[in-house]
Amino acid sequence: MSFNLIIQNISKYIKLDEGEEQTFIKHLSTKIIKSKNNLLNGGEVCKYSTFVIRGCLRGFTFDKNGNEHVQDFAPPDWWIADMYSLITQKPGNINIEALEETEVILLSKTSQEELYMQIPKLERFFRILTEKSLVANQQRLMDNMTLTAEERYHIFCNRYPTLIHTLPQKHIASYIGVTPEFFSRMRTKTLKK
Amino acid sequence: MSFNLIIQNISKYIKLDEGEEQTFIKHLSTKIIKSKNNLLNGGEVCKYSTFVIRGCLRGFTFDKNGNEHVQDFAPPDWWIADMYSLITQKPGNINIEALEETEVILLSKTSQEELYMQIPKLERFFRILTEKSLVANQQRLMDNMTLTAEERYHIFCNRYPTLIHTLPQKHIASYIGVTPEFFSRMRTKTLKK
DNA sequence: TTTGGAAGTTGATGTAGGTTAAGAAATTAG
DNA sequence: CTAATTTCTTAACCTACATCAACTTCCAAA
Repeated sequence: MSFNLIIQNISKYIKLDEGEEQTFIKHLSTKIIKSKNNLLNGGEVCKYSTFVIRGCLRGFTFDKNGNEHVQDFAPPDWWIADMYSLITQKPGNINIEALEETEVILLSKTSQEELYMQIPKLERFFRILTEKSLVANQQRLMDNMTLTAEERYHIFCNRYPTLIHTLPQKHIASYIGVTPEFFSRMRTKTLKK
Repeated sequence: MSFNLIIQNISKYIKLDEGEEQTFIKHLSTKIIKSKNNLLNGGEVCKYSTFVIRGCLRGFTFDKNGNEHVQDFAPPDWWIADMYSLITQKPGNINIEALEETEVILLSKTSQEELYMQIPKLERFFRILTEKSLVANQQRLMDNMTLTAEERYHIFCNRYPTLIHTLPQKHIASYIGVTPEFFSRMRTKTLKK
């Protein structure tokens, strides 16, 4: 059944009994996004927490010069959303795009809040998920302020070993915060070692 | 009573009844940190969520050259912790220092987890707090990647109008991610306008 | 199978911000 | 009140990375 992965994901932090699993699953829907299509566009209100079961998504913004900046990647078993927009229900500026054909599970904000009432353990789950996200983000921010692009690339390679080979270089460059040109030069230099 | 501020802070997102308030308060303790003393040192395990009621704290790390980098400021009515260390209960690398004599309320990790069981609403409170923190951090990361130091300073001034005048410049410089020297130059330039 | 557009490479040149150093101003300690 | 220390300023020089441009490689659509 296609909800196996999400149940497994949740069971990392909380245990749902059979009935709770069923209640939870009733709130889910699935969707397939074709390669290069967007699940969310900047300017829209983000209505779903999204969980990837196949493929890969990319969350990014445009700066005032029209350049893209990758906020996060979501391979299978990852959650993604425009958190600002999801929380405030105001228009956000994150675009979420499929890097290949991608299958996701959608949990609407209203469902999520109903579930917090029906199954308080789920509120615990999302609290923990958000805490982990925050820690990772704080670390990334500090890395950006203290490390060189090369060191950041090294960390990226260790953290996402599978993604390195499937992602276009320009997206990795954007994630670590450099231009594709500089990233290319950097790589040829490190490869020589 | 000295717990007024924290009760008020919590009531922004959840409502505690009289009994719950009492239960909550039983888990709290207060502490005064003298100016320039540390509430937490890098290398230690962070055991408390800290809430500031008077004074101001600063969370920062050292990079490999021994330079400090400010992660956050905590004026009155703010929460602060080394989230990585608090969650994992492993040694962290955040230092938390008092910028002036500062009075705080401490909520130990074990108390916090007990309270999640006794008063589930508190788990909601901290979920929401963490979500807000995450959104602010994501925004700051994007700002660092897309804006100039001058633009980031401008944002800082709008977001923390009170802090600008009380904080030493070098700490603001560090927060927005530049050296004190560059920050000084930047300011004299913008003042001329 | 061809072809047109996207992705990656490479080189020349530009710039935001870093580094070092030395003096001036402001705090703090005694 | 003074000395000592920290913070801030200013200036000369330096570097990591950006920008622009031309070229090559790759791949997806017709």
